[in-house]
Formats: sequence, C-alpha cells, structure tokens
Amino acid sequence: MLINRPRGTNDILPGDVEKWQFVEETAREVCRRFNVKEIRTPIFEHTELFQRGVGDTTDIVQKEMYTFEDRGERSLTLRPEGTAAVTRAYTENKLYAQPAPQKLFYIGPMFRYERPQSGRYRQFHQFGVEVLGVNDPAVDAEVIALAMTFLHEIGLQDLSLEINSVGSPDSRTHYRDILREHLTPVKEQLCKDCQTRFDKNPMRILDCKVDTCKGLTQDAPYMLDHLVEADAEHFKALCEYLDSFGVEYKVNPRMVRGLDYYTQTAFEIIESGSTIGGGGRYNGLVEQVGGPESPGIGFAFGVERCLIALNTQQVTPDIPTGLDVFLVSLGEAAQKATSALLQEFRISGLVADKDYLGKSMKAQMKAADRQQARRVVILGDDELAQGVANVKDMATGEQSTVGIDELTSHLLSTLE
RNA sequence: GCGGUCGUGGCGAAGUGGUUAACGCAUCGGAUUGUGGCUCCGACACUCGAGGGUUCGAUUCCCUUCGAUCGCCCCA
Repeated sequence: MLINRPRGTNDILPGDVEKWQFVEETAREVCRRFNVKEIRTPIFEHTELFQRGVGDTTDIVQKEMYTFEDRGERSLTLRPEGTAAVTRAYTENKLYAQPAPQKLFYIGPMFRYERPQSGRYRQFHQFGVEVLGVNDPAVDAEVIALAMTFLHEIGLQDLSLEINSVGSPDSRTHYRDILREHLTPVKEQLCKDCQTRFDKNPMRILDCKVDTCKGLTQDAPYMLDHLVEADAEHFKALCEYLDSFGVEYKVNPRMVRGLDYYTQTAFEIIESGSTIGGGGRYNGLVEQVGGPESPGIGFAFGVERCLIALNTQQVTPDIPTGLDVFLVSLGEAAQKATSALLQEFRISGLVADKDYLGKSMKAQMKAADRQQARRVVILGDDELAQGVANVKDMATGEQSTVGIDELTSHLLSTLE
C-alpha cells in the first residue's frame, strides 16, 4: 500500500520549485535593500508561546495547532505563524539591547490544522517581516512599502491595499462600549456567531459576511472615528507617509484582523478578492511573551497565495533553464571518456549532462534537444583516437571539430 | 468543525452490470551506415483510490474509508 503525503501538504517538484525560488529570492533581495535581516527560528516552540502570543481565544490556538508532547513530556507546537516566535527570539536573545529598530524577516513553513482548500494548506509557507523597537508611523509606512515593493517585483499588479486602525487598548475598550451600546437593540437579530462575538470581540461583528449582520451594522460607529488622540495621529501620519511614497491604499474601517495581538495599524493586501498577505502593529506582544515593553509591526504573505496570484495574473517569471552542453558518446572507449570530460565542464562552470542508458546516438540527440542544450559535444571512438570531438550548435545546426584539450575553453568562449 | 462536487495508465480524458477498458499527450523503441526539433510505425492499465456488501458476475449498484477540489468559518 502506497503511503501518500499527509493531507494538506504538498510536494514541490522541479518545474514548480523554480517559481518558489524566484519568489523567495525576490523577497530576500527586497529585504536586503530595506536593510531587513533574516532570522531563523525553530519550526516548533513551546505551546505556551502561541497561547500567550497569538492569543488563547483565537481559532488558531483553540483548534488549529499541531501540538504534541515530546519524550521529555514538554508540550510543543509546530509554529502556526511567525510573529510570536520572532518576538520570543527578540526577547530571549536580548535584541532589544541592540540599536532599534531591529528589522527581521523570515521565510519558512507554518502549520495549521485546517480543511485544505485553494490557497490554504496544513503546511504552508510564509514570508514575513517584523520591525521591533520603534513606534514611529514612518516605520509602519515603510513596512507596508516593503510589502508592496515585494509584490510589485514578483510581477503582481492590480493589488488592493486596505488599511485601518484597530486602536490601542485604550481606544478599544472605549470603542467596544460604544459599539455594544449601538448593537444592543439588534443583538437578537445578529447571526449566531455574532451573538458570541458580541461578548467576546464585538469588533469582529463589523467584519461578518452574513447579509443580515451587514445590514444591521451598516451605520455602526467605526473604531476609526473613536480613536484616542495618539492613535488618531498615528493613523493620520501613516496615511501621509504612504501618500508621500506614492503607495495607493484604501481605508477600510470595517477591517478587523483575527489575531489578538494587533494594535493600531492593520492592513491587508488583496488580489482578485482573496487576501494574499496582511499584518499590522502589535505594541503589546513582546511584553505578552515575557519581554520588555517594545513596539512592533510586521506582516506575512502566504507564499502559496502569491504563487496562485502569479498564476491568475499569468505572470511567468524569467527562469533560466536548459543545459549549456550535452555530451553524446559513441562506442565504449568514448563512453568512458565522457565522465571525466563532464566533470571538467562542470568545474569550469558549464551546465552539463550526458546520457547514462547507453542510448543510440539519435536518442542521445533527442535527449539533448529536449533538455534545451545549447551545444552538443559528440565524441566517438574515432574522434577519441584523434584527440578531437565535434561540437554542434543546436540553434544553427553548425558543427565544428575541436581538440579535446581545447573543448572547455572553446565552449566557454563561444557560449558568451 | 459544516456543506457541495469528484477519484479510470505519468498527465488529460471516454466508457459499460458480463468474453480485448476508447482516444489524446507524455515516455520508450524503430523508419538500412554516427546527429535533434516535423512526419510515420510500434510498445506501454491481469486494471478502473482503498476496504466491505449486493450479484452467477462489478470499474460500472450500495455502504464505509481515504484523498482531491470548491465554498463557509478562520486566516497567509
């Protein structure tokens, strides 16, 4: 019985993996220019980190974590997201003692036990950025600009950036009361989920997809209009920075992000109606996981979702493919000689390969063609005896005879 | 966690309660001497996701299960 890959996981095969590499390399390159350094944290962490960091009430923690006990009876969890781990590493390694801000990025797998569907897997991948230690709205704007630059450089267009402020705790407790008051008369008419949200997290009601709820909240007051002064100023400044960067955005006062740790700035990037990435500020998070009070802001993109977007927009990144040279041999002596030649080619920097199945010359030529070899080196026993080989240019069909000793330099010089 | 659709060779895709499971692509081989991309010829599923049931007989009917896919919830 064949063992299949676990549900919601994927094998990324040659042909696809190049696109992944392209997205990852672009992310690294953009981060380099924004002076954002890579950080690598463990794939699993103590379960408590996510309970405290992501929030005990979130769906992620309540029903989506891959939690297990190791042989030392520790409760560990495969990371469901990246931010909590970065703040943990920031605290544990005392990066707060380094000059602020600390600008960090990561690319890697995350794990969530969910029903797979388009753009959602149990093992999925995120590219995320976190900037810690500074509360300046200019940083919020830069982080968003980094995100948009990345998307632009992988080739995506027609993206919609939505921003909002979910307020600091001060704004929120105040606003929650206002919102509850507004919704109390219609509480019974809200959907079942929203009735629970009413007590648990009333702001989520604004984000409900059910039509009746949408109608009932139509003229509900917005957080954005009830921010405390500092929050309002922060948001205003953010908008001004974005304007000055030429980054287009839409203020969506109903947007509420699902993770508990967000404060003030929140944003999402949407392509063809689906969210490919999002983030926001989380000024209380570092403290929440046991560190010193440090502000932070970040985002994460779903790599799979970026790839899907590239697909729907029919963006095909330029990916180098094909061999520089394919070695064709005839006869036993020549066949043996090719291995050393191959090694010589490869050491010199050429992308080179050969046949290993003892195929006919015709079949070897076919193979060379299929692998888009630019040159074919043909070596038969006859040529070998004379110390030469034939070099064929596959594009023009021209063929010339070159001494075996000069092959590598000949190829290098004619291939640019 | 809930709901819809689906599961035939490497891929795409026909098909039927019963002696040989179409076809296309891909792959491999060949079309007289050591040369590719076109064309032509040939090869390639004791088997129709898995397990069980109904039946004289199932890939075709039923159940279960696993998986895929789409939507809800939530999120990247």
